[in-house]
Amino acid sequence: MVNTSISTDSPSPDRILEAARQVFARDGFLGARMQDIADAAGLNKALLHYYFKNKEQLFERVFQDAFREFMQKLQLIFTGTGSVIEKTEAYLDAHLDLLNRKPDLPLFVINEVNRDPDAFFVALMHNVPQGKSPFQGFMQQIVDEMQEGKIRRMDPRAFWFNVMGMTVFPFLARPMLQRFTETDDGHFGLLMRERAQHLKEFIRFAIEQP
Amino acid sequence: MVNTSISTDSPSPDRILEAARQVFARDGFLGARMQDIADAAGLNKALLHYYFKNKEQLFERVFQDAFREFMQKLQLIFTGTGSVIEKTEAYLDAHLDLLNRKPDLPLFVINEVNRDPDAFFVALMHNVPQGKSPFQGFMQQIVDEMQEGKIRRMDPRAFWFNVMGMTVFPFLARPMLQRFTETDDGHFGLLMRERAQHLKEFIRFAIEQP
DNA sequence: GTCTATAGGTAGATAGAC
DNA sequence: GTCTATCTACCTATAGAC
Repeated sequence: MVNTSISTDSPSPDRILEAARQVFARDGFLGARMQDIADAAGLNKALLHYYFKNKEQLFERVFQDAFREFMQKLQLIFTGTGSVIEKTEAYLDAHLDLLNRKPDLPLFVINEVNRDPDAFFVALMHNVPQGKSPFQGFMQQIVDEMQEGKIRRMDPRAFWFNVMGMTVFPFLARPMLQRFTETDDGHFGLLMRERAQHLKEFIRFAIEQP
Repeated sequence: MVNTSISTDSPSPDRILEAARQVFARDGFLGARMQDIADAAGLNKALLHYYFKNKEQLFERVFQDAFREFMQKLQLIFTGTGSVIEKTEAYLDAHLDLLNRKPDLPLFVINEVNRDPDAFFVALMHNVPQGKSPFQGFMQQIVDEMQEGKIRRMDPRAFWFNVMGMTVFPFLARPMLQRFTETDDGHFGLLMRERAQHLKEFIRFAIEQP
């Protein structure tokens, strides 16, 4: 019989981080209680504070761990070779795969970034130590390809807002969108798994120079 | 000399609602303190509880008031006449105008909907008493125009997720997007004011049958 | 390292005078 | 209607035994 809950034989710090990830993602920073995290990790509050000085520090650690996977993928895609459309499609595959595996991550990240933008900035720099953000190169590449006539002219930032918005928003607004469109959980999940393919076509038509 | 803060001669319930709107939008439901709302409204906690039984009830009232303007506009646009592209463009103008006037509303709404989806559903029904959601008709119209060959074939829900995501997401992820693209407040505001025009073109290319 | 017990502080809600 | 003072509950964090 495999234990499907948080493994009881893993070291305490790991058990705590996994439990904290779940509770913070579900309840947010303010809504999460150290007691709940302790219960989920199978230990008590005092031991939580033994491993992590306070709630804030535990949260920052959980947030950075959660954000790292995303940033590393972005780094890899945007610093690689390929056209704007190829990189955009690689981003769609990578991010939507991550989102479908961890659908509660976006709300978690958005709230933390708005709660403490400076702490987010530190996390960002921590995960992308190189001086220049990988986005800057990508933005320049978009401008270049527009001048070459490969894609339609538009503000590169507006284009990126579009791509990221279409990718992430359904995971943020899921309950509202399901009510609006009368879509049950099963169909919504299907739509999200088909979403990378749909967005590739949608974006290609929107930006490709005929 | 005009008093630019919350008018001190307006009735107390109105002063409270306006103060609560600001504090809830800034701090969220859990982060907001009744003391802060009382201070902002220029009265004390006891009087808050005199007018509104508890924090939850005050919040629900504020949320419904905030959501009503949005739903009424949607109702008007989607039940009117016009093609899918015309209705989409009317939506972009209306929603982006609202978002630019109240940029902190989306995070507020998204969090409330995720915090208590059922309460949101009640608010939705309260603001759109008619049995059928205005979206249902619009979704059907999209399918019809696709069959007529006026616009490209795609899942109508996916299309709507795209439109709404591109519209709302920048206001949810503003601090993150500004860091990513190294855009200061002034330029970001400009991008948002130009956004309706940009999205009209982007979406037209994405869906219009050549 | 792990626990029980508790200190300390905060915030929602109420009692009761005016 | 409006206020001051207070109750009550909860939650983070720590003290201290084992």
